Amino acid sequence: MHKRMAGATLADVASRAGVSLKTASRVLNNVPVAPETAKKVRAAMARLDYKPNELARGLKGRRSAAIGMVVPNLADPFHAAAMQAAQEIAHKNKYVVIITGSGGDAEAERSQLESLVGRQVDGLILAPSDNRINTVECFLSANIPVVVFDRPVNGADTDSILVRNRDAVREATEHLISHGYRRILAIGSRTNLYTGSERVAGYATTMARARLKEETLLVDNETELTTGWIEKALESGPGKVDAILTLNGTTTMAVLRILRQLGRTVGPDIALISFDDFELAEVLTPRLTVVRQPAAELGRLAAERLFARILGERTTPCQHITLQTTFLIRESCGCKER
Amino acid sequence: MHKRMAGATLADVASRAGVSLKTASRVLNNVPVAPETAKKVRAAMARLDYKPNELARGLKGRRSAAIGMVVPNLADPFHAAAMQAAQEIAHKNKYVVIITGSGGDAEAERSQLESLVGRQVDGLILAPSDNRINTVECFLSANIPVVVFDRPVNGADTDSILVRNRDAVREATEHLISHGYRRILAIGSRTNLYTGSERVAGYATTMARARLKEETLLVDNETELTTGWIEKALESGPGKVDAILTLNGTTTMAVLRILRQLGRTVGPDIALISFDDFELAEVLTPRLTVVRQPAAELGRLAAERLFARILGERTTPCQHITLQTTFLIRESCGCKER
DNA sequence: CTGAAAGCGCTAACAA
DNA sequence: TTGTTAGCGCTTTCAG
Repeated sequence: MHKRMAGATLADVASRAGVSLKTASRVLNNVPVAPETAKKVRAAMARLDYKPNELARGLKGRRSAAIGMVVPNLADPFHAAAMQAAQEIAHKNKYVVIITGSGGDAEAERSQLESLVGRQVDGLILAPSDNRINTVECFLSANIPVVVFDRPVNGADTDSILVRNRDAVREATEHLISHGYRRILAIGSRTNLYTGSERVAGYATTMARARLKEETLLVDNETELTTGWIEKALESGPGKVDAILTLNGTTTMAVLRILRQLGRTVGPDIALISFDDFELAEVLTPRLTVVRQPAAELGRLAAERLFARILGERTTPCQHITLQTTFLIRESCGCKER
Repeated sequence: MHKRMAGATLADVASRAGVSLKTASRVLNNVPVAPETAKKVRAAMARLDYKPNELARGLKGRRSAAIGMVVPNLADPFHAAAMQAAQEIAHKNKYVVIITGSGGDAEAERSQLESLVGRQVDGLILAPSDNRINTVECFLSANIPVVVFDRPVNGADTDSILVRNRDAVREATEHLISHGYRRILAIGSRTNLYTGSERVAGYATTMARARLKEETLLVDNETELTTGWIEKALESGPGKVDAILTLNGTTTMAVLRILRQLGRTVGPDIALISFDDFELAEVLTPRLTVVRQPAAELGRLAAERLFARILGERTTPCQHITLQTTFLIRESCGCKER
């Protein structure tokens, strides 16, 4: 492999400034030093275009000034927003973020986490694909702080930042019921272990309390949401389905597309509420009523919590923060245009 | 700061296996070794739950098995898709990716790039916020491979993966003209230096060739796209504006929202073509005609190019790949529903 | 307040 | 094939 150009080292700086290595190191780390000396050292650094080698620093100091962030899919707007927010906090703390997308695969996730431990990351923000503890075990046993968001990890005592999935869906379901809809179909994916089951639970209990029959269409993978399936679900049983509650953004997309293919019109024809908001949601006709998750807020809080731990607070009991969602009533639920 | 649990080192493994450090190192690096010895070493590794310290490896080998990726905004769907794709390639090569969002700020970008050099990244994928060469100088002078995508860096000889912005906009403009529209307003942001100017150029030359008056509304920042501005632009001059061409995704969002506020209906009232596609674009009424960029493909190719360089091919002349966009004719341009 | 020396965990010359 | 000996660039005892 090609040999990389050398780049000045701290030793170069020291000799250039006529001081010892240690003194140069002090200056680099803002440790008190005679002002005169400091100036000389800084001058030398500038002249040599010195850039500290973070790898070497980390090796000795057993810290890498990097955190890991693992999410199922970088391209998903929810995770992307969380990443952007977390990254900003990290940057403020002079940390970088190593990001990996697990693709929702528990095995991939595990191997990525191990690789991050090997890179000596100082902390981890994780949106778990797998809710079993053994995925984060390598972090816990290495005593590296972990904050999970979106979903918890069973039995792992880590900080967590979640949203009130169940309450949010309850509210949406009640809203639909209050409009007089009786056959309300919930569509989602069961692969999202925790979030999926919480949302389904919110729907189911609300329907039960209203003595309405619960009808759910849960798929393992969004690609299973085909026109045929949806059509069959809509046509089935006595009477017709009044309303649909989609349990996550991807499902909303799929349902919207399929409904259009089927020639059904959201609004007059069938009501719809989506878990997850989109930028275009209020440009659709009718404007989409949604449950909005505070994605950026989740990322921000997760990062803040993590840095609180990294920067000293190692032993405090774990915090479990649950954020409110926002129920944005627009039109697709049956409410009329303002 | 809390002292982290030790974690087995290669030396531990070696003594546990009764071999020398170097032999253990050989096994770790898959260098030929007596099968018998290898087995013992591997057993020791497993027993001690050994995880190589990548920092130490990198320090010696002047490679970090990490690449940097810098984009303006992680939350932007275009960049998010590129990241996801690039990350997959990196992962295949057993590399991790350190991601930073520059926020479109040239100064932030510069400091982030320097920090990446200090972390000894083995390569960089960059969607430049700043088209001046000095942003990537620190990489070039350190002889670290760089691939830019979406926008080039002036005067820097790096591999680049771009799209045919100009041709794409020309095609869209011609399409609008062929529908008989005469007053076609182009809206975009001038801050996206290269992409912005290419797209405007594609529009302008096409309009000129058709002997039509070019009208552009270019803002520095999307927040400037207020209802008032758009309204004024639409009302101005003799006759009315027939069609709008939005020059990037953010602008499309803003324009769509504003149009709705103004009570104007895309389609019958005014035609619209968007540069950049959205998932919901074909659920809108009318379905949005768009220029789609191959975002994931850009990320994938950028990463592949980068690894080609990292893994040996250091001196080949730079490649400049330009990808085609896809013109998706739906309805908002005036074409009628199938 | 400063300097010399000893590593961090690993790889890479060289020997053996 | 294997082991020995140096470092990579930095931080950090421990003296001066």
